[in-house]
Amino acid sequence: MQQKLREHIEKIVPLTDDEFAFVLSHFTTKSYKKREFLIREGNSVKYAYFVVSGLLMLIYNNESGKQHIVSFAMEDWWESDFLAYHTQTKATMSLQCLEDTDVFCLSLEDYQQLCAGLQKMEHFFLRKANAGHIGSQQRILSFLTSNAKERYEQLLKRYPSLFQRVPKSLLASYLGVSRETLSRLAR
Amino acid sequence: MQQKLREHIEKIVPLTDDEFAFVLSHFTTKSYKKREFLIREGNSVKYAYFVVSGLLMLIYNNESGKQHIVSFAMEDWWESDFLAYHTQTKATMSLQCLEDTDVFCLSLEDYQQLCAGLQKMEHFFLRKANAGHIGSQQRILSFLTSNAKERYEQLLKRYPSLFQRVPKSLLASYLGVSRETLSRLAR
DNA sequence: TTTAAATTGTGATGTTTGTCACGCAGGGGA
DNA sequence: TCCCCTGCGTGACAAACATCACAATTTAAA
Repeated sequence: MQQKLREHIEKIVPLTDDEFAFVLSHFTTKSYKKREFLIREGNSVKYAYFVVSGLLMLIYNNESGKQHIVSFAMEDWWESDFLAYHTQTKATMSLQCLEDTDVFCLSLEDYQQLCAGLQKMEHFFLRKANAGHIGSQQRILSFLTSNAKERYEQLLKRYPSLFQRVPKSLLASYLGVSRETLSRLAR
Repeated sequence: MQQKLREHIEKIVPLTDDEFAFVLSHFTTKSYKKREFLIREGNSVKYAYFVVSGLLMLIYNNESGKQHIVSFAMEDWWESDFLAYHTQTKATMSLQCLEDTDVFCLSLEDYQQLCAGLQKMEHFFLRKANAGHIGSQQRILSFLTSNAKERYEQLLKRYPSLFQRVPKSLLASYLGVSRETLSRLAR
């Protein structure tokens, strides 16, 4: 499990054993069962999570109780309600397991100490944040340029494993269409 | 003009005069006229831009030549085709002036030297990148949860000045609806 | 000033997508 | 074993939105 985290970080910044020990001392680990919540809307957001194994979904519920999937988080992904995390406000989204999931947990305080204590890690998080920004912008682009069918095909192409692991109704929610429409598209 | 950049950075990290001189030495400045391009699709992306005054739009043109506005960049915003910038690949988007615009230009090399040479600046960019990621995610949420009229009203509320500065047809493109639909919504 | 181009509004019509309703199949718990 | 819940497909209809066409107005250029 530690090895997974180390390899993930070392894709961007190489670490000595001592440095990795320092990094590791800022994390805790936790296991969750399918359907458990890591973050609940309205609660405070203590951690950002690194997914070692399993699958999470980040959910936004609007006033009328309709559920929208903001993102899925698979192995090697970082996830949280980052707005609430960084600003220390109440969560507006929920983070829930779609499968049994193992994560590393990083509190905001530990995140800040890690960045301050080891510039390599600040650099690592900068690279991750840039990648996250670019990825979100690509998703915005797909909403601007593509209809439901095209978005569906792009998702299928990019993350084929999701179609084995996630109910179609949730994929529909991620794509921003009704489950009925998705069902008709997939022909 | 320098003062604008300094104040912008110091909202996040305070700088000594020497530090700011170091920062400044990595930037160049440039002025563009309305309708000029800072980045053209297909060309290399030399710089990320900090907008001192004026207004830019980031545009994606799909295969059939239809123009989609990915974002507007006003005073105090950073903008570029960040994917092409960070990966040193050809631009897939264009960056064009909607008004006469003054910018600071930062090459990738200078960006990296700045981050390596002054941890405060790496921290500054990390904060900016996180904010950018969160902002994009909010925009994704608006596509998932809101119809055209609601997105229009959210934009009006958040950036009222845009409605004086930008043709409605471009706002429509940013919102992902046709200009005719936007025209009918605005009643 | 005159002329051309860009911007905006609006009607008519077609397409896409959402909503409601129903049926069917499969799997896990009592 | 039985049953209920979840997931999935599909028909009928309504709502949202795109597209095409045209006119009026404003802006910018010659």
